[in-house]
Amino acid sequence: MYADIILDISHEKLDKTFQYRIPEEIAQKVAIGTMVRVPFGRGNREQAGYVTGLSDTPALPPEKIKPILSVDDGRVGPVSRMIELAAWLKDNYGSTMAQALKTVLPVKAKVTRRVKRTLVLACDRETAQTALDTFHRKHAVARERLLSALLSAGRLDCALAESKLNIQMSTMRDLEQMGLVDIEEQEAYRTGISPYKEAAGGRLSMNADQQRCVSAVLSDFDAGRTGTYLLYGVTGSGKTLCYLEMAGHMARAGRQSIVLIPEISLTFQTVRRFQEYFGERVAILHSRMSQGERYDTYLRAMKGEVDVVVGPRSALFVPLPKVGLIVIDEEQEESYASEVSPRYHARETAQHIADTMHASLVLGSATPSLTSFYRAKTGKYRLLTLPSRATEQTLPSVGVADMREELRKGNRTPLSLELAQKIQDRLERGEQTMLFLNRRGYLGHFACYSCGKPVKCPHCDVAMTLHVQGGHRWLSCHYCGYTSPVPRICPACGSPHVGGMRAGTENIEAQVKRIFPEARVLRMDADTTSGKDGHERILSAFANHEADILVGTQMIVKGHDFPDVTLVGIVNADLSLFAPDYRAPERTFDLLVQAAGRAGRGRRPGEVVIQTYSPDNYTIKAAARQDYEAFYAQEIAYRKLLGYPPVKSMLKILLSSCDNQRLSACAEAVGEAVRCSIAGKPEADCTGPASDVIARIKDSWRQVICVRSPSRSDLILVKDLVDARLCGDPGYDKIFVQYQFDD
DNA sequence: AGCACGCCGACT
DNA sequence: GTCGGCGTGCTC
Repeated sequence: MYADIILDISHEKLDKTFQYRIPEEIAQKVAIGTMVRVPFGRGNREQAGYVTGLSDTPALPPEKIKPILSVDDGRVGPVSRMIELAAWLKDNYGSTMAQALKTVLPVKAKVTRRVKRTLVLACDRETAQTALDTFHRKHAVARERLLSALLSAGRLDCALAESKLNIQMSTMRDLEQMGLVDIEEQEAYRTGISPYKEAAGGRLSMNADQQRCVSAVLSDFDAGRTGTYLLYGVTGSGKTLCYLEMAGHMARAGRQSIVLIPEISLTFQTVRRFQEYFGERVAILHSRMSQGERYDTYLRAMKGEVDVVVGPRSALFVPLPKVGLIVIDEEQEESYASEVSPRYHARETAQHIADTMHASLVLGSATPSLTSFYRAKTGKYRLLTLPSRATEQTLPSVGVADMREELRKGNRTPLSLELAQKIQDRLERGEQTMLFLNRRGYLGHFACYSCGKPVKCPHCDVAMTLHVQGGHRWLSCHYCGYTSPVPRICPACGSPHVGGMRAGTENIEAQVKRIFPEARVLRMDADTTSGKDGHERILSAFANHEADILVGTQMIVKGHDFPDVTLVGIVNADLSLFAPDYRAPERTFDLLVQAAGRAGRGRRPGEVVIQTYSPDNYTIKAAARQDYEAFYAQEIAYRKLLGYPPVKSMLKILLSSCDNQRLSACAEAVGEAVRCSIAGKPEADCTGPASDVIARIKDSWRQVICVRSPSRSDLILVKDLVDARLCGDPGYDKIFVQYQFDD
């Protein structure tokens, strides 16, 4: 048997695995994650490492493979846990072990040297003096220089000797070999994590609802029962306070907490509250952190200096010794799903960690994902509700503007008369307006201007997308590959006003400026925020009232409070509602509620106008009433009917290649293999291969195969089967595969 | 990272 | 011949 081992050295060039032979007598103790000692390099230096994989075939000439020396079978440390977690990610989401390890151990990159070495004399002065004379006679100037410096100073920093005395590391090793000096090694941690001020600690004052929810979780935990809880609470009901109290309780019990938040830069308020409560025992993780800072956080966590970690989904991989609680705030957020391989979901990964660590998992949201609410309803999660607002803030009033009506009235601007009138009011009163345009779903969106309906695939019931290539135009479904010619008239109402919807933020900005020449307009989208802190610049300019109207994509609706905003306009809700994805209504509902939440954060009540061509759609209607449960009831019925998650699990197999012909052949073969494997299961089905929504990215063609089954483990089997199929065939070597699981 | 090896130049 | 200084390349 052989083991793949990653060495416990921080350097890019060693950031890969090495194969070692497992001696029979320790084979029992070797598993993925085990810490071992191995000989490494020419001198067979003894080096610590971790087992990341096992195999029974040598990957290179067996005579080059050295044996493992011994197993460190002490208690399982946090790093072992992380390597086991990497293996879990690999098995459950489909990726290489290397990718999984990179996800879990991002510190294995360039890190400044952390070993401090000091030279000390290892012999008496006479021996040293004799040696010095010999060196002088033999004209060994480097050795002479080093030894005489050491004789006068007593001890010498190696780094100093290297730079000031111009002595090579090999010269020092030579003297060590001769028994003249000793080299003492010592870990040198970077200090200087600036501690936040004193921890406030102590008791928090909670209202009755908050107390009920917190004690439900904590009394279970204290009784040795851990579980998963959905904390369903309207905006402003004080979920963060609950998290603080729970994490505080865990800290007192000697357990650590992980708190995931969607976009750290935009939820500064949350971070601040944790810092105020936990002082320097909270670690904050964010995407703009340097390698060094990240590394320090990991070290602090491993040494038990941290009670709470706050950060994005990657905070799950901080090697805490004894996790007791994981919180996922705004659990419906898309940023909890990784978009690169392994495409893990923070919710499931947190569940796995919680299960293995005997920790509790708390999911918080005002508009839970359909998956989580479904699980709460079916008893898999325990539902905890915060029904009322902790602060006195009135809900904004929401109006729906029927854009079909506007067209009939001859209004061809993107703003309805109602919205335009309200903007005019705000301008006169010196208040601010946000115009929100969801550009996601813009690409290829094709619909009727009269009735608002997109053309849907007759097989999958998702909107078909418009493709334009070489003067040809056609509609296509990217789930099943069904194509149809572009209709001249709307198949639903017969109107000739059908076409691709064209509306970008730039266009809206121009139109708004034309309608309100006196208004100061700011635009925020991917183009205007390209700079280092483009986000912050625009948002703070708007917060400082340097503009009257802010036009932007979804990045303006998350987080940030603007007290002077009393009007929010959603320019075209249909763009996301009819995006070519079965989750489009769910996302739209969430976005509309969040966007509405931006209005009236101050004392003045807010107003919201949702513009749509489909005012009768249940998503729009429920969003206008801010009625989550009504939306849930409708949407889950629809998912049940069509067998979409969370009722069934779904696996998307994404194949890509520069060679389109080979790709097609491969996709057909994979589709065939998948269909074969699910043949005996009537509950399971497979669609595709079909072109992805974006059929080609950077000259790489993309095809998708969708598999659905009530059993998640069956889908993992399908994944393994496809992996085996692709890996064995040399004809498929230029084909890349990615897996994406939707619960 | 850590270490060995090989090459060139300087000096004995 | 011997040693120092420096660049290169490999580690299962």
